Amino acid sequence: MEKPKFEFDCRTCLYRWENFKTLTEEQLQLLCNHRYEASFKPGEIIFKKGSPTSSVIFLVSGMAKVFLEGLDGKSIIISIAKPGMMISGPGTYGDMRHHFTLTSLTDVKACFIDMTVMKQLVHLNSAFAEGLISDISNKSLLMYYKLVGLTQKKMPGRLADAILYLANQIYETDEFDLILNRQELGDFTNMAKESVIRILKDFEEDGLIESNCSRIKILDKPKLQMISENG
Amino acid sequence: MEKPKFEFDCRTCLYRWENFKTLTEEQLQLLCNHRYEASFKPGEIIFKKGSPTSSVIFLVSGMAKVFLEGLDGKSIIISIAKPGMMISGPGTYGDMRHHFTLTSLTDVKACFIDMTVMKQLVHLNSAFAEGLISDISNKSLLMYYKLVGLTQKKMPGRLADAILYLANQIYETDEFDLILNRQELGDFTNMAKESVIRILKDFEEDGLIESNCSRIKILDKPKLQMISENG
DNA sequence: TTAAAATGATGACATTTATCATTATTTTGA
DNA sequence: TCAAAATAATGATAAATGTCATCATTTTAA
Repeated sequence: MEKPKFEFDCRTCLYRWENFKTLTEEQLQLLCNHRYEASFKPGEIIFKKGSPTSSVIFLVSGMAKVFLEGLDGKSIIISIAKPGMMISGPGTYGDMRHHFTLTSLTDVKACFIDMTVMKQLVHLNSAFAEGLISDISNKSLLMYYKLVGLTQKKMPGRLADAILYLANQIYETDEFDLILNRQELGDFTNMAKESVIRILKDFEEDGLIESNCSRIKILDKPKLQMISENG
Repeated sequence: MEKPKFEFDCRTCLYRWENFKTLTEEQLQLLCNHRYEASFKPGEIIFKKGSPTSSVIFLVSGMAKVFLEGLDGKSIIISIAKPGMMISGPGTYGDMRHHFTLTSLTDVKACFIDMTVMKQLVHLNSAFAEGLISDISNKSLLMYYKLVGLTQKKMPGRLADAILYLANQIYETDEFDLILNRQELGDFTNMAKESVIRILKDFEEDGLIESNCSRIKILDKPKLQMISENG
């Protein structure tokens, strides 16, 4: 009986990131020899803005929030991380410092891959390098659209965006138990928690959603999309 | 007498981007064989959001504004481009479309380098690839800080940021003839042009700057920095 | 199970900032 | 050089949104 080259977790975890498929068996082995796992309880800091980065991170299971720590203790949630995404800040190829904080929202199992290995793979495999550039570019692109949304849309448009993002990108269903509280929803949409509550109520009264506390159900997606587009 | 390998413009223009210094003579030659130049008058579109990207751009001379076209015809100026910076959107390694527009602010001479050559260089030279990743990462980092500034600072803080950016990064002097008009200053700071005018006047009354029309002179930089930091 | 803590909800009010109308100034081009 | 166009300046007003105080509900942990 042949011994499997990699343990179960490694394969499933890593292979969810498309770009690892460009690697040869040997290169994948190199990667697996330099990976570490850690577990986190909800609300724990996985890495903190300002701390040194020496690895990129993949979630094996669970969800986390990626957020900028802004002025006066206010936060801006950039995105919700779930398994299969590479989480690496712009500091990874710059000043080697984290520029945002990653905090678990649920129980999280995370896989850390040493940056020196990532850089080695960039040298060894140009398809991998190109995939990495592509990944970073796409994240940058999302930031552009986030910037437009947060600065130019009014509150209902921003909140509609958030709900659609959660339904389409994160939960992949139109009814879900929200892991973000109202404050965090505010951090994601750049509004006060009170405003989140008020507009969520408006949406409910207009028959766009059904919401009681953490449960949200989208009732009229086309209308929600219209609000998102018209700001 | 030996014939120089590259014409004057190529060397000076390209070498201003640090990352081209990683190339061998042969690789630089390859690059120079696939570059094109074009001239633009003030206000002309160099490339437009939505159009296909097949090259990255370097300004040989002049300045241009990089801006997102947002909702209702409103713009967000991301940065001012000047010689030595690579201008390539996140679409270059993604959907091959531009996601922002580049417009000349002065007479501009621009140098276009074919993307296929850039990708070839990524394959041939891993130091170049790493430099490219680093460049893209740094731009992404600027976007993070732009997002925090535009969403969390109040108008005086945002305008102070803009003036300091222009003085430190663009003009590299504390007295300069602004090439942006009030509307564009508003597009850069996410405020209405009337608000720009009012706060600029406040700054002048408080002795922070001297400003008549396009000329701006910073009188009290530390105070301006304080306003920038405190939002 | 129950008290404490956290989160959610609501209304009154204040602040920030945009919009609109109008006038002044500067720039541009015949 | 001068009229037209573009840009800048100003004031009044309105809209969007945050803040604060308070109370209700839900969750947590002893």
